[in-house]
Amino acid sequence: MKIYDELVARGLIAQVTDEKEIAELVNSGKAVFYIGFDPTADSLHVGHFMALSLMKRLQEAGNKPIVLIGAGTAMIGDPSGRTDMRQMMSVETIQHNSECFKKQMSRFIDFSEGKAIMVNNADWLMKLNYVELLREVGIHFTVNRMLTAECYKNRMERGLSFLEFNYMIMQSYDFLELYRKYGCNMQFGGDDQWSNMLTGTELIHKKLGENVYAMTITLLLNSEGKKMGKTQSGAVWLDAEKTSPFEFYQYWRNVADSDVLKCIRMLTFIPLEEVATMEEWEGSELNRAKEILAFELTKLVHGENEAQKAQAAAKALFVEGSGEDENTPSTSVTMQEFGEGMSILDILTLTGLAASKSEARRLVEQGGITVNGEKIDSKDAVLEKAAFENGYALIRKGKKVYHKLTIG
RNA sequence: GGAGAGAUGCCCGAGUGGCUAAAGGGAGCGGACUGUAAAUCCGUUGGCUACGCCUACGAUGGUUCGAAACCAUCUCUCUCCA
Repeated sequence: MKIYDELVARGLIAQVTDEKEIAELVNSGKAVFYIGFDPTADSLHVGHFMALSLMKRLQEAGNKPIVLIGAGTAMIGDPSGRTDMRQMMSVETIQHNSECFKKQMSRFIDFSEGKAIMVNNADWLMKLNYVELLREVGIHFTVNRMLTAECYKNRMERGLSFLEFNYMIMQSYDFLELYRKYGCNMQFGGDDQWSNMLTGTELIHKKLGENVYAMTITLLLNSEGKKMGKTQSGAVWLDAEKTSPFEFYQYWRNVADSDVLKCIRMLTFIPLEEVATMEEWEGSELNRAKEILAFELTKLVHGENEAQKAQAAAKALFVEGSGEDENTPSTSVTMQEFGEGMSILDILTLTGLAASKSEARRLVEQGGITVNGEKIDSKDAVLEKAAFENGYALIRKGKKVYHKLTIG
């Protein structure tokens, strides 16, 4: 199967400017394409991962990727798909985030011997002269057309600052710049980037009379239509410090039945023939697919070793029910602190399992706390030294959260 | 610059003098069911040295026995006009 067909089969392609041309360029390994990443946080997330995977797939097919770090565009802030304005970021933050991005990216993309290049649009955007830019680029944009762009639609009601309005122009300029410098003939990005990418191709066409192309990646939505890769507490990060490999694994292990196969197709590199056999699975059989998804992704992001550990930890918790594992979070108290015994409420707040004593009390009252497999049924319960026979006491909150307490 | 509207708990949103730690919904948390899923059902959701106390309805000050609510000033947001 040719690479382009594979991308289609995996459901990765959302919109293209010229399918025939793009398919041909990509299949023959002649594409020089870029994807921009604005350093808006100190770690990449799942959305970035999809873009990087796409890069990897195309790179393996012989195409040349350009990673664009958007330190310059981050100074402005992309209004696409947002209902409110982004908070302005300081130059220092952007700098720091850019470094974090760079570090994480080398894990996915091979930058050796000209196989891929990384550039930073701050290098040219920051030097721009306002009047010159207006005359060179601004002349090719009509405000009427810009205002009809999809990405501004939901901002027309709440207000769109002039600062953000210019984001599109900056991104288009990037494309032009990369075309001139590196012969970049294609831009890929998230589907919310479509308008910004289109205007880039138009700018190049108007300015230089050359045809370049744009293609967007399908947004990963779950069956309820919500963006995946988000939890209540925020994004699922690729940085192990921000989202531990275990949490990362668990996130994918717990996707809804209706989303597993889609995720496998879109996010992993498992051959489509193999995926086809999984499509037969139904009901609880899908748990196997979820395990595969979780394992594969954790492996891609954190490495095989971490993936093994995460899987082992999950099995220990849910299959064997022991809950004990070397990766279980733990807290240690000193002999003095512990004294003759410690109340369960103090332990819960100390370990962070409960944010306050009131919450701890509630948890106990509702039967959500277990110590060493025994349910705590009184909020006055006190843990004594006998509970530490194995060297630690294993506290469980709810069904899935475990914590070890040691004295020492 | 002119006219008007608004700011309530994690979010949305009711409340216009005491019955309000503040309706309802969403989200979260715990429980039941289960497949570490979804759906559903039940409970719960400011804190504490806890039948009481403290802190809270943008900020500050005031009126009152008593304020989220009334008044004044301030800050911010939005809408319309220029």
